Amino acid sequence: MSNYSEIEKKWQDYWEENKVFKTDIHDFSKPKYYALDMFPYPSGQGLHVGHPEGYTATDIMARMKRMQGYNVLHPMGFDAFGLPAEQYAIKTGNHPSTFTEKNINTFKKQLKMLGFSYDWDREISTADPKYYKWTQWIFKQLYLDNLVEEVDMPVNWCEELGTVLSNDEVINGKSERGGYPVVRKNMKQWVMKITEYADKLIDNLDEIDWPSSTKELERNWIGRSYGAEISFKVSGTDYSFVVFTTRCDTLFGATYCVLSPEHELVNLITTDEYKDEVQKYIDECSKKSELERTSLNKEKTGVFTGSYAINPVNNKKIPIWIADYVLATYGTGAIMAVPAHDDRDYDFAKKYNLDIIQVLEEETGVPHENELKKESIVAIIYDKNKDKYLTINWHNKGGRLFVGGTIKEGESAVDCAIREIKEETGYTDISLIETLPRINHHYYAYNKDKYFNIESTGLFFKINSDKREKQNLDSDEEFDVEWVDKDTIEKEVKDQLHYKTYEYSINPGAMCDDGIHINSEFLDGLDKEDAINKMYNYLEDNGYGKKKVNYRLRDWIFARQRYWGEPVPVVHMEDGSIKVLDDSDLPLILPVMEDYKAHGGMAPLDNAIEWKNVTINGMKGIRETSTMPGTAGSSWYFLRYIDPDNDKEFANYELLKHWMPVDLYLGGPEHAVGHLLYARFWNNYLYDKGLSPVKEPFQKLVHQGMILGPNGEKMSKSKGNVINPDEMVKLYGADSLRLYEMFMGPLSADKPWNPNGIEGSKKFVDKVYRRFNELEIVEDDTPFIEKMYHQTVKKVTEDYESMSFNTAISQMMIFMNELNNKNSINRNYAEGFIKLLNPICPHITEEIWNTVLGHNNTIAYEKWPDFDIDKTIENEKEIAVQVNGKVRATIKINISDNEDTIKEKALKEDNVLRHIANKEILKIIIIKNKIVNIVIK
RNA sequence: GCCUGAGUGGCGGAAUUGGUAGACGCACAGGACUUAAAAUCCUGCGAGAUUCAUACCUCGUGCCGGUUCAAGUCCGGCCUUAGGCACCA
Repeated sequence: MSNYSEIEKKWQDYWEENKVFKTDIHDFSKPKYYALDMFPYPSGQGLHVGHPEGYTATDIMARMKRMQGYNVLHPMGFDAFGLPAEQYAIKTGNHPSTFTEKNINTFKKQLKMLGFSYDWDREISTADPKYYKWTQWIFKQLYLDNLVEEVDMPVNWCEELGTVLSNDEVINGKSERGGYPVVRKNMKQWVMKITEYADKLIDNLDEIDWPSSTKELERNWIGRSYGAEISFKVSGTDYSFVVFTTRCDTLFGATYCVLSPEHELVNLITTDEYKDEVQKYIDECSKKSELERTSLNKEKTGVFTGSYAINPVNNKKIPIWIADYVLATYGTGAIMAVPAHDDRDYDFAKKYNLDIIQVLEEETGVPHENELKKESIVAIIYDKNKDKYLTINWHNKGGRLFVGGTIKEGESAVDCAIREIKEETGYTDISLIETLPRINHHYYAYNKDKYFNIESTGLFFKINSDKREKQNLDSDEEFDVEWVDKDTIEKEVKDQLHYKTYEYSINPGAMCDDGIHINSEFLDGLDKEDAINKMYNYLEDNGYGKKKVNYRLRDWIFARQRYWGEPVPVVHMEDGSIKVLDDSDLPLILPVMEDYKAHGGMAPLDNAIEWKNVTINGMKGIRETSTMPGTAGSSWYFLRYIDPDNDKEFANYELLKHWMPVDLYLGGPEHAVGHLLYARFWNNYLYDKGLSPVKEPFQKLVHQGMILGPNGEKMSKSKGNVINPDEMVKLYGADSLRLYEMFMGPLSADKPWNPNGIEGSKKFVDKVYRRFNELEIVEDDTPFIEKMYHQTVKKVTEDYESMSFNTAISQMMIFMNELNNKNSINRNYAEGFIKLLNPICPHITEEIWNTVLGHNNTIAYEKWPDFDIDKTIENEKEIAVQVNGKVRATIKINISDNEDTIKEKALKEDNVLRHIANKEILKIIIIKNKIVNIVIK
């Protein structure tokens, strides 16, 4: 069989002419199954080889469910608005719809060529006025419910594309499409308040069957964080500002505040002395693009305003700075800085020499009753030239430590350290690099038989010269002073306190871990969680602040300065009011134009003079000329498939109630924070309005992986590793392509294309077709492959159900291998097998069903084969016999064998006997039907 | 830096949830059929040692350690890689 083009054409025509896959949407008598693919953007390139992967997977599920007696909804459509069609229009002067229609036709032809069982009567195009009428209608509802607003705001403006982009369309400060630079710019924009649904969008994730990685991605993207808003008064003024923090427990450690450069208070509180410097800084920041502010701006910058804030818990005056590491768009645009416990604040404080106050310390060792308290130091002394550290080796009397000691009364930590270093090691020419975070340490001193709890301050010194004085040691101090390298320290310093101090010294920075509060009055002694809760209450009781939840998610900018999108159905009236179109005026149709190009930062529709100028009730007005973003139409299309021709409402509620949610939604993982989030938002909104019957539209979501080129790299024209599906179908047939793409590996993994692999898949298809034509179909029950058949039905059914198509195919190959050298098969098994294969290879199975098995109807609705679990069980089994966990023999057992029989069989094996000879048998472990393990000594 | 995955023969990948690692396929090698080729069928195929050849033995699922009679699978610590986020307070 060289190819299957005739057979495939024959059945594709049959399905189409007989409308085999048309769904009777009103038939509620059977259970429903809604299998949905993410609809494609009909690009000029046509289908690529990645499309059929996901589409085949859903098609398999749809076909199996039909045979299992479900009423299946399996539609397809096109996400037809988009940039390439617009660029085509600009270039040729033709309406983008001609280009789009042409592409849609190509896609449809290709999809039909692959044999997908779509109900084409439900086809949708988002660019069809019959469809976008309802996109506009939903927009209108959102507008009326105040979830869409026109606001003046900083947006991502892309000069090259001449339009505003949403956050998910900007990647590293460049446009997703084309990679052009994106800058911040203030513009009047339509904004959809997705943030109002942030909680629902996070919380509902618990209820749906999605990949955990995708859920996590959405959670992170929404970025909910719990914290507090705290109000700070500006010293000597009536002004105050509010900061957001997730760590209100560290308020006693706040040593300065930072306002974002755009903060409204900046101009009001900056003192005359600092005006020039502040203004200069603000100007610099505003000139920076998003790109410069993020990726190029690792080094923190900022300026002092000259003003001070009052810390509400202790009335301390702390300086107010402005810095662009504080974002205007998150929280309140102002922070309290706690450099001891926040990395960013730490960097900034170090750079500008601001105070650092530790309010949390780590606890090491195990607490004990009746501990004696004392204050002490651990000194790390570093020799830069030799890259070595000064240690004291107590050998078996305490191991390797750094210099340590107890602080005497009236002595500072640094003085103590200098004294101890001199006494214990004799070195005197040292200088302090850094004071390290304090540690709370519990230990037991053997020589004194006492438990201690010490407050230890770490001090990091460098040595300047070898100048050394005589050590001053007590009689019991017997140790060696040794310079050692990092490796030795990591291996030999076991004491937790000393090792932790060392870690602080090599890795200076903020202490962000949990610990015990210090220097924090009423929080002292509490851990992080308790301290946060206590502080919440304190703030609220005293009116200093309140609990607050913040989100990283930004509102959805819902306008593009483009032509080829849904017109926004509003008119800006002469008197400044905004008028939404009446339902009877929908759809608002895109006008045909002579010039599709945008001019001077305006939207293309600004050129449609006649279209945009309107008079409503005697008042003049101008239509909104920006259009909706590409993700608008795809945010509700799954609802429209259920009732695609309804011109009274977007979809009938009773139908939605029966058919929603989507039982299986399949598409690429790249849509996690774009399409999927927007679609969930709209559907949740429609649910709240009582217009959609379910909160979450997609009950189960599965991502297909990417198909890579034969070289393991992403397919691209420039790399010349693109595989064309048309060519594959021409060479091997649609069934072989479908089979191969499912056999390549797990559906959601990225997999390289192997040209030999599809040949192998075709060989299997050939084999099935050839063998079924050769084999005699026996009408009576000849059970010679009974076990294999039932095992195959079980495995394939279960693997399809879990979408493990590669292993299902493997089992069908095993079944076919079993038929090698056989010349007959009984009818039940033959028909059962063909049904199992049908979802993957629908064409040749229809053909075999018809010509070999002699049926006149389609196989598509035949009953899915059953298996008998008793007939899948092997009576005889080969199991391994291990001696001390190593396989030494295999024995044949009968599943009815009892343990004694199995033991007896195992101990008869020569090789087993050889390994246990002259050894004592400790025990024999027998796991029924699995393994025997003989443990010897 | 943070959050997810992933790491198994020459290659794509299996492994019933702790129980014979490498199913199935590809590639490769040998054989049968054929005048020959293709197609098909049969056999072998992780590495190493040993042997005329078997049998048998050792090692082996990214690395190091642990738990267990038994670890690809569980625990701790790393490394590499893909994707996402990235001053989010």
